[in-house]
Amino acid sequence: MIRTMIVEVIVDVAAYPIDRPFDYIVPEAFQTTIERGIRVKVPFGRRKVVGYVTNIKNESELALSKLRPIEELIDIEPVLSEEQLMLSRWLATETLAYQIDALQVMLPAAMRAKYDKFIVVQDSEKIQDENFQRLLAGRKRIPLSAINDAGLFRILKSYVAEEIVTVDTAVQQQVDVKKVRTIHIEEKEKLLQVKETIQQNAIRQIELIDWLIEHAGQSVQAKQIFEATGIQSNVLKTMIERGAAQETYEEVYREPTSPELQDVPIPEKLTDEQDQALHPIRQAIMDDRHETFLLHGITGSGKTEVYLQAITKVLEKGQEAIVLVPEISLTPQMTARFKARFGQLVAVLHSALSAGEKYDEWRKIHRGEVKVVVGARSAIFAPFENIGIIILDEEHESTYKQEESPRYHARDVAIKRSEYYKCPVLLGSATPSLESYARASKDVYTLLTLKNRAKSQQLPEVEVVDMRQQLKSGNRSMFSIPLAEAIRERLERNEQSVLFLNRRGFSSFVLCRDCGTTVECPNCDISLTYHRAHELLKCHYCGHEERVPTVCPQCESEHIRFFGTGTQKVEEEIAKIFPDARVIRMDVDTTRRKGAHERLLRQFSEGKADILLGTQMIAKGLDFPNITLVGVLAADTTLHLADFRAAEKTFQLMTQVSGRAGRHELPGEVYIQTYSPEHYAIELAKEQHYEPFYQMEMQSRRQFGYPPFYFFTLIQFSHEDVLKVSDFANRGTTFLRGNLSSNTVIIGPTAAAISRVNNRYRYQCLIKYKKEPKLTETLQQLIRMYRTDWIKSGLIMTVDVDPMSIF
DNA sequence: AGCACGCCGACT
DNA sequence: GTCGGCGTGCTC
Repeated sequence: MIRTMIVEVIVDVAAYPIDRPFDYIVPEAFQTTIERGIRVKVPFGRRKVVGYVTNIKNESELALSKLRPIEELIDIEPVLSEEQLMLSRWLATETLAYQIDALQVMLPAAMRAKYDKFIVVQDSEKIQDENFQRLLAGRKRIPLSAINDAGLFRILKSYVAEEIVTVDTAVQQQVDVKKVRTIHIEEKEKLLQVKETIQQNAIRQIELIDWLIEHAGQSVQAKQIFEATGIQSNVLKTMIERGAAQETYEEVYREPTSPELQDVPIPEKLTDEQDQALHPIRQAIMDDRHETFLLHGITGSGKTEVYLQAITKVLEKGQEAIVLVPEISLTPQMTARFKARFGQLVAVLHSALSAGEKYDEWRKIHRGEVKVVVGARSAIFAPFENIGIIILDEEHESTYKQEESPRYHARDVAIKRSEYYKCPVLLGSATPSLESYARASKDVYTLLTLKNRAKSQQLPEVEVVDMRQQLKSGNRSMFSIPLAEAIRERLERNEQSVLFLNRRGFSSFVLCRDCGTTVECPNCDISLTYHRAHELLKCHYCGHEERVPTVCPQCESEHIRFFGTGTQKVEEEIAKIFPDARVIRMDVDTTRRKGAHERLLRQFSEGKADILLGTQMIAKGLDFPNITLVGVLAADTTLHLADFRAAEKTFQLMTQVSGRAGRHELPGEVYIQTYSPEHYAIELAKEQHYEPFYQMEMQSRRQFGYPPFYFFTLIQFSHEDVLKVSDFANRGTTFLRGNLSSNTVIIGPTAAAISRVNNRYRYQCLIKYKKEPKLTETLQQLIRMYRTDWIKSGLIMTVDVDPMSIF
């Protein structure tokens, strides 16, 4: 029976009026194959685009004559499951993103379509222009870009007008399945027959047939034959033509080479505490019950082992597990441990993988060839269909929030997915985010606690050094006397030290000592950062670069010099004080290259350096037995940021960093240098006293009406024209004031902390609320005004629900 | 977002 | 008189 079959398709066009399903007719040929979650190629206006089938039905609100047919199925099987389709709808609503963005974020980047334009000659007899003819060289279809390059655009246009030539958009997959040429060798008998037909003087052919006879009946890669025999491809070709073998192209996975750090001994006996924490998690797994656990375990308390054993349980049940880590390349030791435990069942989604490699890992997951995924934020969308547990390690990390559309938090997605699969979520941290701990306190989450280090090592001895005292007693170096002394001791004892410099303090800027001018970015409202390696000043916001000035651009004084402390400068100072110390520096400059991170860490673990000097990136995951000293050079730099999470971040960082020392037999020592030693974030981090810190910080959050007492939504406006941006910010804020409930606090519009970036002026407006039922609806209206009207005048507006910072 | 249609200024 | 500027409107 023939029936009209209609599908709803979300097309790959991110624009406001397009952000809804479009109906298409399914040609009969596709009717048995088409499913929800399949990608299709459809005509859209005058072009062809990729779309996602989100629904199948047999009638449309539109007249049938208005519908156009689907042109092609891109997939045979759905690339998105029913659950993922639902998840994408939820994601789009929650984060106020386009549905297409919410769909695409679930797939590897390589699956995003690329569009190429071609010109197609309809009537080659009518092409009169010689240059055009020469370019075509008899072809009927060439890339449009070739026309542009040859400067024949005008002629093309006239041909298009006369319909001699048409323009065609082609949808392209960025990467294909990698295929390897495989040779299936015939049986010996057949090969001997073939050998008879070879002429005596065809030495190469005889050589090859003899090799093939030795490997009769096998299937080998062509590459292996070439390597083993040294013969050329054409000889093999002849042999195939003579019937000695058959060739096929077989699908293979690209083998990403993962860093092999030292193996971690397999099963570990749990401590009583770990066992107690594991118990309720296992119970939830066995009961098929959704429950969110917050595992609060001090550094070195063995959270990872709890994860591993929970996953073991999940695998026994025949289910799958997702493990999120903040930044995969920073935790090679952790991933190595998962690989050691679960071997081939683990897929690791590195940020360093190529697009093709990521695609291959995605396919392994999709096909069910692996059962455990370890990866950063986007791995939360891993295409499993029977999830048994989702784990977020270091759940407080801000990298779990995506800073572009869709602006989702992996924790929220984890909970949403686990509700669907009726499985537990495990949030682990030594320093939980206030939000999560508050939820645990209110029994929204189940709190599990590990108070002791797993190998019952002592927590490191932490000393807070008051740098004001150092300054008073005449020490103007960036190393306090106690820290310098401690480093000296380690060098003598052949133990290792880690020196940590907060990222924000990493910038060093240029200041004129006569007039006080700092050299600022011409496009942004921020000082330029000095980069020693290329003797350049760079802007970290827009990428502007310039030469270091020799005189002050304001007063032409020569007394212009660098201020602030960068890793490079620290490295130089170490070289001065400890000329024999071997230093490995890890920062954005030294780890830019692929694999550099792992290489530097390996060198350090092999004892090829005495001091590891680095930024933020060395704060987590480092676990080497010989580290007995950790130094924080300037703890204040994160503390005084104009951010409501500044204290929380500082506490977390200090605790994380301290946790790097003395994790094994040797006891550890930590020095925290600061100008504000009395600050509770620093005082309490010293003893890893999370609970008192939580209480103090909650008090201050309540007082100022910050999260978790209030929810935030941040609206940012930017425009080249300072007057226009303030005007739109005003209009937007007024609209919100008029439409949100009276209990909701709306702050702004105010100029952003960095009031200009890339020559665009920035304003913002902050919405604070406890309960705001009209929020989504009101924001949608605001976005509609922006996208249908304001956007035309060059305004950029972004809406961030639950922002990580309110800069 | 693209892409085409359509209505007014500076050039062959 | 035409080329081309970008305002407006639509895409199943």
